Amino acid sequence: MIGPGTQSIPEGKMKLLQASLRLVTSSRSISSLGIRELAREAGLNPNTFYRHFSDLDDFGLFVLECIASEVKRQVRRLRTAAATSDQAAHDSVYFVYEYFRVNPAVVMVAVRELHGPSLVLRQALARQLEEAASEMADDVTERELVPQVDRTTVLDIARTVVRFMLFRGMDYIEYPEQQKAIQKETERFLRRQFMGAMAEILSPGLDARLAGS
Amino acid sequence: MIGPGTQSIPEGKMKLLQASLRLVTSSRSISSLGIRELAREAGLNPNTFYRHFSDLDDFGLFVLECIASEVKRQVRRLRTAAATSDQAAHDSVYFVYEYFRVNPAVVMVAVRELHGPSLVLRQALARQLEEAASEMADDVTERELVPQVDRTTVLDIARTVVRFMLFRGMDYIEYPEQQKAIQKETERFLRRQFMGAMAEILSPGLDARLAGS
DNA sequence: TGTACATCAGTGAACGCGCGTTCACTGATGTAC
DNA sequence: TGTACATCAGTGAACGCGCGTTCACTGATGTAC
Repeated sequence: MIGPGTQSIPEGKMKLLQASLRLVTSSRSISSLGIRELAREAGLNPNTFYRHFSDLDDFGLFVLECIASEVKRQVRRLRTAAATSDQAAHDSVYFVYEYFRVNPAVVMVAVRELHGPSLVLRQALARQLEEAASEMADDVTERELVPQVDRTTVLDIARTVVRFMLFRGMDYIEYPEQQKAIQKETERFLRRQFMGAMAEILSPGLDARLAGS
Repeated sequence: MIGPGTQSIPEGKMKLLQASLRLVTSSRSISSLGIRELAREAGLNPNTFYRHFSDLDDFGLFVLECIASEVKRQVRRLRTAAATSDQAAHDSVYFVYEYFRVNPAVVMVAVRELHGPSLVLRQALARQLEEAASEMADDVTERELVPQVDRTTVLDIARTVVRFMLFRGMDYIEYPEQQKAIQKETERFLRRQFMGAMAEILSPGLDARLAGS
């Protein structure tokens, strides 16, 4: 269940959070929700909203924070004991997408808000994605999955991968019949990025061939 | 100027189209515009909207169509005479991003609507992106820029590249100081995808090294 | 332990406003005879 | 060439409704003395 960490929060605040996740799942962005709509979905008086938040941006930041802490908690559980980087890629991709499938609201909120109308929320989300990419890069570096590639390049690739999976995650949720295909595509994508980066280092000769000479 | 092709269209309809592009540029999605808001921006009576469109989805489809035809017209002009695929990548990336910079509304509409609340518009946009990817794949194949890689893989990569550039296009517009960096990043991304694909074919040995053995 | 008071999370009624949509109308342009 | 009529693209006024927000109130919980 998504929600803030340790401190106990009022019932109404919790209800508003959950109501927003339900509404966002059925195709809306947080910034486009109405306060009355939200309260209605939560079964509360519209006024209760103002007991906890000053406006929708304020509320949106709260939702993002809750989601981010949830995702981090889950990712800490990932740490697969993969023998090869191919295996690690396969496992991680599967894990993340399955998490998305079970918690569709997470993906929806992120995708919708990342380029949504609210500047504040866009920036908050950009920060969280950067953090996610950084953690992925740490993981790859620490486990020496692609030892030849330097940290900067790994981070560069991680950023791209995070975005890639976020957007493909939408399709993963929306078109269940494509799930296997999206997993495979993502693995290929990952492999190509890292192999491409290695190729840059190891075999400059490929360059000439790529140039079509 | 963006607008439909040959047939002449009523003044009011044109004004509504242009008004929507202005509004979308300042951070809204078409689906979230109001009919009165649109008419106001266009300097028209709210009622005029109904003379041309039945509802916002209808209007959105019109806007998408206009934009798509505009983009196609521009892309036909691209056809660079590049000596190498590296050069072709560099030129194309530059051309597309510069086009985005001059016509920010194109990117805004696409990015916002691709995961927006309207199913109809999402599907229309998905179709247009698929078409763009297909044309890019044709271009790469015909000019034999990466002759070793088969058509399916090229299309696979093209799809990813189209999306990548679309989203980075937003940042390209929003953060002018990052333009050079985004161009370079995109070129690296492109190269890595194609080099990765070639590496899969040419040097299966890389695989073992990637596995970290 | 009791009492007085403050704070907190909730309700319900009311406000003014902007929205989508409809109706009746206007003037310009195209067209049949 | 005129004339009658239809269509088209626009206007303006009016409707009812849901919205965000505010005010005054309530009951439960925490806290100082």
